[in-house]
Amino acid sequence: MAGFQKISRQQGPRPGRPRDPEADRAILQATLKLLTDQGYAGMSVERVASEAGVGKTTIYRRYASKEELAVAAVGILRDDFGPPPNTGNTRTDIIQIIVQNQVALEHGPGFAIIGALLVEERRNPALLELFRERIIRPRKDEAVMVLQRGVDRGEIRADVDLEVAVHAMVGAMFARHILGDLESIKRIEETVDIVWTGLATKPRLPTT
Amino acid sequence: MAGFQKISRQQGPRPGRPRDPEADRAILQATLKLLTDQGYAGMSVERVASEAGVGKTTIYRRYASKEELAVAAVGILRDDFGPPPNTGNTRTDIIQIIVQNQVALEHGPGFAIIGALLVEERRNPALLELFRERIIRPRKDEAVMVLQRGVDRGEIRADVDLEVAVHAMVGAMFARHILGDLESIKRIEETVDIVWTGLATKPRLPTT
Amino acid sequence: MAGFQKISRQQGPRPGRPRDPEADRAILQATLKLLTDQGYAGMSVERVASEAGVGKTTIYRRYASKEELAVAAVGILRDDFGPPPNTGNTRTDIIQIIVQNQVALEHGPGFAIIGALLVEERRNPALLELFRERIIRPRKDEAVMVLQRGVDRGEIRADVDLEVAVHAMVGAMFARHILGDLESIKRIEETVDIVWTGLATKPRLPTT
Amino acid sequence: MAGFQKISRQQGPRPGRPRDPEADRAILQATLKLLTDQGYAGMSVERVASEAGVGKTTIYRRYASKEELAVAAVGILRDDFGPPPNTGNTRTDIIQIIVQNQVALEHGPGFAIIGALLVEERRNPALLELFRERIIRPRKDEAVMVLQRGVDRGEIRADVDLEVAVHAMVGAMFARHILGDLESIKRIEETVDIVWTGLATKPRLPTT
DNA sequence: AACTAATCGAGACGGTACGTCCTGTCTTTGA
DNA sequence: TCAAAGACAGGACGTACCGTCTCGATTAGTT
Repeated sequence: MAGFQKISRQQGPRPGRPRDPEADRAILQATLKLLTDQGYAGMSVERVASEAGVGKTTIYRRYASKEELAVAAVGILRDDFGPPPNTGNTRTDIIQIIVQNQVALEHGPGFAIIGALLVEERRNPALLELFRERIIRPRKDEAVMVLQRGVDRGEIRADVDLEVAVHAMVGAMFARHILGDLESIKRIEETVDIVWTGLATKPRLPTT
Repeated sequence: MAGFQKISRQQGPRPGRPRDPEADRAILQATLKLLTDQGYAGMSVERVASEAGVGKTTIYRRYASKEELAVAAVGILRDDFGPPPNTGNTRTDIIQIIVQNQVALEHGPGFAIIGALLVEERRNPALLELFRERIIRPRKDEAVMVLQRGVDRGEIRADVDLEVAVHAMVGAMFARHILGDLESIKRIEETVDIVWTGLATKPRLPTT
Repeated sequence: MAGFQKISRQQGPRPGRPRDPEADRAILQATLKLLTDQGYAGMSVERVASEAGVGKTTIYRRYASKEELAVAAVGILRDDFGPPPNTGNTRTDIIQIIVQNQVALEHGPGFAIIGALLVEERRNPALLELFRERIIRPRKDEAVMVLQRGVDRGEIRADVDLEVAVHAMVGAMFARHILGDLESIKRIEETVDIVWTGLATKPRLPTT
Repeated sequence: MAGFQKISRQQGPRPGRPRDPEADRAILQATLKLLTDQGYAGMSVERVASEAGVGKTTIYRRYASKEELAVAAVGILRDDFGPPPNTGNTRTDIIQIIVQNQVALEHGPGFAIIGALLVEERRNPALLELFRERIIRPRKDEAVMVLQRGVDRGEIRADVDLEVAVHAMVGAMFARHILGDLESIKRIEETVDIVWTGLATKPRLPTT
């Protein structure tokens, strides 16, 4: 999985002509464009090559398959995100994170990529795993961390599984997409509020 | 969308040779088998035809595309479900529904199909819509109905959006699959309990 | 080697759509054109397909490889030849045959094809053998037959190996091509005359 | 055509690192091996490089193309030949030459190379010409020279074109290879005898 | 000893073609 | 009219070479 070697620490320059970083960039860019415009099924390695002004070899030298290429392309989206929000208000923070992710997913090839990975899951589970590691899990960790701050501040009970809470809040967004139900900031807030009640140390007031 | 005409309403026997119902069966069966064994990407209409001992034409006369075929195949799974549970205990009922769906999804081609539909979403949104209508929405409606019974019994507040509650509970399951996080009955119960607190008319007792 | 099935004797019409004879024709024609214009190395199956207005599959359904396609294409040249000459004069007949072959080889892809087959000989000897059977051997047999008539007429000795005589006469033509030596009718006649002396029943007069 | 500069006439040692003669050797050796084992089509510059433990650059610095490399590799075979035979008997000498060539061609990549050059003839005629100059023509000249000695001795008529005679004798060998007809010393002798009759000053005795 | 220049192995590059596979359509014969 | 068989156009896949290029490291002669 050459495309993903992270920090090749302390490994003197390998022999041979180094890879062209410009090609790296052009490939991922073209992939992302096609992915966004045409969806995963409509994107082809051949088109990516031609659009990026690059030989097919140059792509396959970096990524072993179309799937892997797509994953890598989505991977670069991550960097657009700033640091996790920290307004001092846990509820505000968690809403902001979810909205952020929702926006990224909805505008962009996010769902299409996830779809492709689910399709390939049986044949090539490593790809989905890779995507999790690189893209999804870091986000989840952010969300959990924000909730953890809530625990530290005494806003959130210490005896609940924060992961499960994140599953519910983030999953609601997935569910709405798959169900075709309307998504909106309001609904995200409603979702958070419902879950929040289950997390909060102070019971909400009984309905009058 | 030939595969889905359920009730050919009152249309005297059409001329010509009638369709072979055995073929219908064999096609869906073979599709389901390949879908389950190889995943969506590994299933091909050609293989289905040969496995079912049927001409490709016979498939395409019934389903307009590979996607539609897959959707129809998944559709037959639905019938395995009995009527929605009604134990008198809303919490028990909703847990049972979610577990039921979780099991069906995890041991079948469910996620692979959903993936394929997400992949195709941009080019062919009708398919995802079809799947929603036929498979997903009925289940959601069941869940909402169960919660509505809770409202009627006074267990659940009347001012919350029950759909949002369902999103959170069902979505958590999706989220765990996509995140690769462990799924279990225990976690499903935890999820329901957290959400339940947000729905219940009686506040939970403050932590001692 | 589907392209070469000869007489499928008495085999009731096979099921399924029959092969398009127009495609057969267009493929071989396009192949021959590219072969002649660009040589064997410059011809590509992809170009043949596009030039013939045909899918690549349609070609590969008939011929297992580029080589086989080329052989088949050259095969259709054979039909341009009329019956072997029979002027009553054996020497005239044999000259005519050789000239005929020389012309066909020199203005067509003949040498390029033979070259390709020699190149492939070690990996795929069947192809060269196929070419021999279909194209070369029939011609040799014609030449031998003409000489045999000479034997019958008493012009040619009965104790010489006529095949060897044909090798020498035809081979001289090959040799000149490979050596890059000038070829001409005059040289063909000289070749035949030299060999002829070795074949003739009547010794040539000693040089004065 | 760097590979063939024989005499770098009087050009004081060029600056820079001199070429490694060991590389020269290893390249041609590996080429010859692959050529013999796999045929021309099965040989690739990449494999030669790796087999010779040499960079591709090092090959392309010496030879401009795969074809040229192959030609050069075959060229080194030539040196295995001793001086042309001179037994005093012209017929014996010429047979020996032809047998020698036949053996060299049949065991070795000779025909495959000739094939490759015929394939490339239209696009790159210079290569075939190079091969003629370097490999084929010298041999033909040897054969003609041997026959010329026969003329000088009065064994062979002075009014025949000796080249044509060589074409016939050598060509018969080519013809047998291409036709797939059995080759043997006996047949070579028969060939020479037939041609010899056409060349000889003394007519052969009429058949009894 | 520093400089210049060509060589070396390694391997990336754009490009082209290969042969395979699949999709969705079309065209046969037979029921 | 439907069925089974299978041919059809089209297009993408991933592989293999070709001939070129760019690296850092040698290895000479020249200053």
